[in-house]
Amino acid sequence: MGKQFGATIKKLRQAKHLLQRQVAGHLQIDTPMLSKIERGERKAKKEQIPAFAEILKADKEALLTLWLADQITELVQDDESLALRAMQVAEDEVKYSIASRKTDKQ
Amino acid sequence: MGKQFGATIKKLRQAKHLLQRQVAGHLQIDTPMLSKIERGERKAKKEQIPAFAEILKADKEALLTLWLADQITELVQDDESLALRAMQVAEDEVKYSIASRKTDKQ
DNA sequence: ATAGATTTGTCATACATTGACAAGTCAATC
DNA sequence: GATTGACTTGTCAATGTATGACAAATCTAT
Repeated sequence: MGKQFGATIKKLRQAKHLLQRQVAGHLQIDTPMLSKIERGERKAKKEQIPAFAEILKADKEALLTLWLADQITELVQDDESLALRAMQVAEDEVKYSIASRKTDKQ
Repeated sequence: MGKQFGATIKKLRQAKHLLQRQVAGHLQIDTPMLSKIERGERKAKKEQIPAFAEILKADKEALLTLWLADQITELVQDDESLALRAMQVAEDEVKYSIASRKTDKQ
């Protein structure tokens, strides 16, 4: 659960026939670290996403979206019964925030 | 943004004519800390939610939902353009996880 | 002006995260 | 079955972030 990001970069890496060593080198981390990120044992830092997108020739925003989704999933994973409602509330908060920014009320 | 929890416990506290000192005492924190939690400057620890629910005679799960929503909102606040999509993805992950638990596939 | 309630600012420390490394497994090749 | 290369596992010090405690400021009402 919440391992979409790691699984995705692993698939992308393999599809491009890149070794962990190559991707890790581009990110300036070692291969054990990348291995852990790919398997969801550690989470990538948000700042590392552009580097992933670059070497994997993937869309930076798509990767960031996946990364955010993983963080959210991890956050709510122990409260499944409340998770969906909490996300609804958060969606409303964000929508309101976007709306009020447009109308200069913030 | 993402201050629903604090605002809510403040309202509940005032509606019940409780002082910060009383609520803080029940939580074993000092009043400056509670003040910060109410204003969203610091976030309450998840483990403190039952104590809040108890002294404020509020529904524990409702408070937890609000608390979770705040965490999610904070998480995505710098990426508003991706936030809604990320929440969608996370919802799907959670729904899938619930479904697969029911069918014993996990 | 005083007292009580709340807020602001600062700081040491506890806590979690990160990166680095050594050592391990696993698969293919010789 | 030994060697090589790719990946994984486990541990640990270092770093970063969050927490709680405190002093002091502000606000509010009398």
